[in-house]
Amino acid sequence: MTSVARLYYLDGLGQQEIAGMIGVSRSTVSRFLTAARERGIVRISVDPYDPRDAMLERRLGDRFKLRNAVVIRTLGRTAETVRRTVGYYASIAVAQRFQPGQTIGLAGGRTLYELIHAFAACDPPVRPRVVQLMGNIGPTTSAIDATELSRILASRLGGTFYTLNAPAFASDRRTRDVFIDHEHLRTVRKLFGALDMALVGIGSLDESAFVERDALTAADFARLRRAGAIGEICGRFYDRSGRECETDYRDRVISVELDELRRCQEVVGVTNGPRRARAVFAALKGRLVSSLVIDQQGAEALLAEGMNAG
Amino acid sequence: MTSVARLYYLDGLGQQEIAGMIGVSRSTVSRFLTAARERGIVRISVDPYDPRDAMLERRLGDRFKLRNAVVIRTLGRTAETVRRTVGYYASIAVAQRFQPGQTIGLAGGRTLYELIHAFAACDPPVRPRVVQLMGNIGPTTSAIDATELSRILASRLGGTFYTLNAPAFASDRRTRDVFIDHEHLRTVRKLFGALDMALVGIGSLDESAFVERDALTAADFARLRRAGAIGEICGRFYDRSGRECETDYRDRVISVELDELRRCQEVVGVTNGPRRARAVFAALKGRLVSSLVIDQQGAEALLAEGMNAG
DNA sequence: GCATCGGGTGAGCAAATGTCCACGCACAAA
DNA sequence: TTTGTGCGTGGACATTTGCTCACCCGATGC
Repeated sequence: MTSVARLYYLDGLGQQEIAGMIGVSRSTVSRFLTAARERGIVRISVDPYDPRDAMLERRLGDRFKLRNAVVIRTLGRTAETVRRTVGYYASIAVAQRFQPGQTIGLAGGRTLYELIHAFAACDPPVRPRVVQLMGNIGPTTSAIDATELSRILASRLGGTFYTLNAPAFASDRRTRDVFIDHEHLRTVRKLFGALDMALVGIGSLDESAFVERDALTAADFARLRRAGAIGEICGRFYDRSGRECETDYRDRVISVELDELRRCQEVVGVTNGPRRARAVFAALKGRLVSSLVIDQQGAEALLAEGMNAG
Repeated sequence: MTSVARLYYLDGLGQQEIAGMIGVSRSTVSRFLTAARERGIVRISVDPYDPRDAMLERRLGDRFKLRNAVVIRTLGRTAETVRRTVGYYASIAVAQRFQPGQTIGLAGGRTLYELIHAFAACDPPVRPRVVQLMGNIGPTTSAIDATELSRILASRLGGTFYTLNAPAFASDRRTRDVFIDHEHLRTVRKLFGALDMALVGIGSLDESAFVERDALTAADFARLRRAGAIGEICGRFYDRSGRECETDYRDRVISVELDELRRCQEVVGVTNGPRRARAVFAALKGRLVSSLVIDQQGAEALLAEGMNAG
């Protein structure tokens, strides 16, 4: 077996050639190689690479009094590739903070999608209660909706999934109340007050999944802007101080309340990209999130924002 | 680049996934990985494995007063796989003994075929004179004929190829003489006396490439057997003491003479398999070869033969 | 003696991989 | 500005590789 491994990895022969040399099928050679790697006969080492920028993490943590800051170095240039990289590496950092039996709230969003999908099945499983923090944005469930993400997270970690059987917005306040009074939702909303940790995305008004999916009417949008909205968490819009904007829209949302998040001991804001710096800054100012997962460029932009805004 | 290498080798991601994470094509990722291996960012180590059996080499060397003994451990069970393995590993040992500008004689045979084909192009090239030691067995040149092997060896080592433009046997002595008197052959035959090294196969009467390719008539075969032939080198048959068998056949062969081999300072016999033990033993006894390349089982059988024959 | 079970093996397939080629871009020279 | 040169990149192809399935062989139990 050692011989096979050397022929393959050091001499650069193909599996076919090796199979011919020792008189077995190529399949068997492939199996030998797998076994050799598992048994440590073959050792592959790569120069160390730290995907996290410790210095930026310290600066962010100090500047914004964060419980925990995770800054991921990114190689990609497009938003898509940055999200992937952040999700991949951040999942490791986030997974480390999970404790067995915790109640974890989870929102939706593209970056969270990447993060959740990068989770490997834990061993031993953490078995958390995973609570969906906001309703579905559209009638067609998308892979980045809180429902899907919560379901997957619970499944990966061997936990229980508490779904919020409702749309993210109702047409008016009355309808909203009917929804949230339903027994199912009451049960789940009770958990909103008992979260050990929450993972939420941070959206800006400019590039929001809500806008992209036509969840907001033009009128809603204009009103929110007039009310000073610059950021969004769990479908709730807030202004530059992190205060929720007072429009009628506020009473139609079905999701965790921002005050509930404020009371949660660890709310992890997951975001990326320099263009969301103002939204993130406001969320931090309003103590909406207590920890941050962000990409390098986003972190730099956020610190710059902090300089400008004092 | 380090990041890419870690994702691939340690995290086990596919090249496609990595490409998606950093926003380049899969081709580029493949190139990164190649570069990372070349630059030593990725290091692959495998437990040491010595394909040569040093103990058997020492025993063979002592018992038969060999200049050099190479015993290759083999995993395969069939003759074919044993030849491949012996050829592959022995090529390294043989290559180490080449000196620049040497004159090297080369016979044909299946094991030599594997050995020659395992040679990598040397750097710097040894540039030897490669002399074909025997004519072609059949009218159709086979890949294992001395012609082909010599041509390839010369090409790999950047040397000159001296071909023996003749069949391995003539129909009678007169014809043979006509052949070997040709100017081409005289030139090459002169080199037979000036060999620095010769690589020859050792065949047995039972399993000889000559018999398999119908080069010998049944009558020839019977006469040789009566004359005590048990082994063959370069188309010349010898008895249990390593003396060339005296049949008319002897005068029809076109190849290096056994006495010419005896005068060469290093004749490497390349063989494999336990069934040729008697032939090899006789060759050693008659000092036809001074070094040996053999597989482990063959070596053990040879030592056992030595016990029996004293 | 015969049937059944488990470990190991090879054929075949789908996916992953390496490599060639052509294109585009940047930089230098005319 | 245009032309030429060279590097880096992505697309496409052929090959290589991992994996599933069915099979065979030996061992065990009835």
